[in-house]
Amino acid sequence: MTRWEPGARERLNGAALELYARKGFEETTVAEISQAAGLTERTFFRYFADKREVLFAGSELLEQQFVDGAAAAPNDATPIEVVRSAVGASAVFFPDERREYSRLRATIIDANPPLQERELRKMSTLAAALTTALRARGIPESVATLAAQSGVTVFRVSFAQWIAPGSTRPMAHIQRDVFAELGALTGATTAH
Amino acid sequence: MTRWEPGARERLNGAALELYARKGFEETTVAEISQAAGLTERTFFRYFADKREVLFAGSELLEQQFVDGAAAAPNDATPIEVVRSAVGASAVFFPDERREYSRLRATIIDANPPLQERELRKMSTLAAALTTALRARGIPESVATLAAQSGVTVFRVSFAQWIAPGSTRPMAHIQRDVFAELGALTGATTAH
DNA sequence: CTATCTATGTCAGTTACTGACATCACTCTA
DNA sequence: TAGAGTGATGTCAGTAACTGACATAGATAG
Repeated sequence: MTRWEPGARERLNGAALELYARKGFEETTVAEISQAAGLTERTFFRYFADKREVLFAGSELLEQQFVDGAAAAPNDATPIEVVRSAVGASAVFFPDERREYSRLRATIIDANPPLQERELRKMSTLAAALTTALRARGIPESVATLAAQSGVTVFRVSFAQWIAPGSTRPMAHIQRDVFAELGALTGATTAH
Repeated sequence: MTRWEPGARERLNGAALELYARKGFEETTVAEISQAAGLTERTFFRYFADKREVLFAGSELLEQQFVDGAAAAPNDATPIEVVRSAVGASAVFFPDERREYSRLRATIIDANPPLQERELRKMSTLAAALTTALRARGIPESVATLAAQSGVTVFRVSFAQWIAPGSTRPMAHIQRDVFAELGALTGATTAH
């Protein structure tokens, strides 16, 4: 009824998630999402750059958390230690309450290549931000890239385990184990 | 003139590359590409699933090379050794003659987020294939994923160095060095 | 020479996305 | 309290990516 009903963005977000889950991503039209939210197509595109972005809003916060976590590492930290600090900081975004929502979202994304592409891009952006943070500490380009990319990989593997069916362990614990596996991979001796 | 002129796919590929480079990806229309190749829009979409795919055809070959390389590793090879073998096998696809072409292609991709997304997806597919190959050797899921992902990262970092301005070193040499950096990252002691 | 097969063309339609402009509700100020 | 902003939304028209259905031209087989 009223124009001006607050929370337009949230309504669009909710309607999109519900429809993507129920009818599928491709089968859902932006017009449908907008209508379900009591808005027009044009308004949808004012809030979200495209049909995919509605599932990825808020990723800047995760990126900021990564960067802050990297900055929190001591000055004499090795590259991998900085990365560990960055990834570890992100764990606060994944409390147990969020697990179910994350599972639903992941189900939708896993079923749609276009959404996977967007997710990969977000991860790539994350890696780039972390690379920049590492470079600012004087770490050379290729090492910074490798370290940052490895960090994002640990993040992704950990996330996958966190939302795995039946999983109940907290994100921080999982991340610790995955970092250990990474170390073992190249035959590291530093147990930490 | 003649319908039936051979090499339709190649003409479309060439026309697309030329136009993307000259006018930009977004500014180029599929109709323009098709016309430049002496074909129709509909035919373009018969050869390529979408406007981006024209730049990524042939990536299955790279994937196959990775898988074959992994298979070529000795039975008692460690995960990282298998990965090294897989990545190393891909070097044959990047002889010096191909460097200029790769540079041009990379320039186009780097300037267009949609193309970056597609590239990331291809790399992701590559990683998945490598993960499967590792799992087939009895390597557990998370280790396989970490190793494969690390391998793809090494591949990407190496490729970036290979096409860097002024770079003339062969791909195989670069990959060797980048693998060494990866090892140093986590404080490995096994020098190769 | 006809039948068939395959690559291409034609056409109509859907939908994501954009720019330009109108309008509505709310706010501030004289 | 009327009237001038101001910001969020609506309306409308348009472009271009992509798809399905069907027509057609050229090659090939029998």
